[in-house]
Amino acid sequence: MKTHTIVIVEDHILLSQAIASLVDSFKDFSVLYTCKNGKELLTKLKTPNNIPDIILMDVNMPILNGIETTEIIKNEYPEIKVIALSVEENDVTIIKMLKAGAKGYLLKDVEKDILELALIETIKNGYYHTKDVSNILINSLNDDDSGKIQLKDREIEFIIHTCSEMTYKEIAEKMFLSPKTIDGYRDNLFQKLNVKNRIGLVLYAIKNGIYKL
Amino acid sequence: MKTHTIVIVEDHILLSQAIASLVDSFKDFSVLYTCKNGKELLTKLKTPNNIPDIILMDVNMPILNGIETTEIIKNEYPEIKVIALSVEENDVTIIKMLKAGAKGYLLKDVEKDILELALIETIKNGYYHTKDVSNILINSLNDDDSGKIQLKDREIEFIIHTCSEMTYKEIAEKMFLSPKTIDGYRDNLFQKLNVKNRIGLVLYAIKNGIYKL
DNA sequence: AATTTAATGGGTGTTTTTCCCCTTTTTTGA
DNA sequence: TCAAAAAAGGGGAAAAACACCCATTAAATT
Repeated sequence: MKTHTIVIVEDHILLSQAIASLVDSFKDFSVLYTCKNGKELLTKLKTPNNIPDIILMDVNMPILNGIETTEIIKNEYPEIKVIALSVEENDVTIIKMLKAGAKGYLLKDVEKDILELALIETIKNGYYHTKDVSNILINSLNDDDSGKIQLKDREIEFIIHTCSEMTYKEIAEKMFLSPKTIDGYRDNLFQKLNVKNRIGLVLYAIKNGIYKL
Repeated sequence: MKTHTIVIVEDHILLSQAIASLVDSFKDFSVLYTCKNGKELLTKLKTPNNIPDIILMDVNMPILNGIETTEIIKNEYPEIKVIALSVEENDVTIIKMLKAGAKGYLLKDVEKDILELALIETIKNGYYHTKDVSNILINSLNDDDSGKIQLKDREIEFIIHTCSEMTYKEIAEKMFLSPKTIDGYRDNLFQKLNVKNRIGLVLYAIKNGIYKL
């Protein structure tokens, strides 16, 4: 049986190397190389013979994150299968990643045997999902506010400023809008996101990666 | 040369196993066993022949976190050397961990060679520190609000409620205190933590693990 | 061309938050 | 045990946040 090649994209070097060591210990898989972020990966892929069978991709990375990178891979290298690897159990993130074209989504607290199984199944069937992730997906489909909340750029900008300990007056100045418009943004978002006050906005923003700590 | 034994304490199983695979590939080290949290570790340590030379300890874990666990290890098994392993670059966390008795603090984005070096040096000298962490420590010593911020239980309770989208009136009722006392808590904390408003409290709480999303 | 929808902003009021200065009670430590 | 410090509570006022109303304009739909 031939050996399949894996590329690992993960910004924490130690984890990257640790997972590489693990993958290399699997019977039919070997690590081709590792990258620290999406940008580095795209550069490497341009070189011939650098195309792996599977990419293990972290979701949260600087420079070019897993979602954006996967999107690009799907379009430019559709034959490569991407498996997301993340601590994020967040519904929205998982859905985004799968929409972007990931063939699987592994939470970082799975066993190594599951990782090996995921690699094997992905080679064989083209995809693999754990029960955990499947359940999250099913729940989120029944859930009102999972996929469909779509914030506008201007609203996101407003939220980020709110998270930065600014008053609405200050935000209005920064965004070149009347305080009254900001009032409207706030009222709107409170309703749309179902929160009670600014704190709720901040929590939402952090949970959904809109505002980074 | 004899082989030194390592125990890994890390809640994300895959990472735990991946790091184990890495450590086992080092010349003079082998993994004795792995644990998912501090509680599990303390149970295992009670069995004879389960005492490792070094414990690689994650800082953020459920049940019994790295700081508390390290504190206990220091008192009960002072001969075991604990090296903290974390993504947290947060000054306060690092200082807490070192105060608790950790002999080293590795950020999760170090190279595997550094991990091996840290293990070797810790066996040889009893401690190891990367330049990164040393710099953070030096900076934090010159910094006013690094190590000395010590929140009282009641203050932490107040902050958690603030993070829960409650008004101060509601918090006062919940904590059986006068709204005016809550006023005092707030004023105090704003000054102590150097924030401008409730949002600042929320950010501080999330950054420092006081409030979990 | 007519209608809807989205973005902007105004008016007016209530509630909450924030700030500053103060007293009383309880706890702590020397 | 006595003084100091910390915790709890208070008054009053200004600022900010929140709620709900509605008007205008521009853009998108139909």
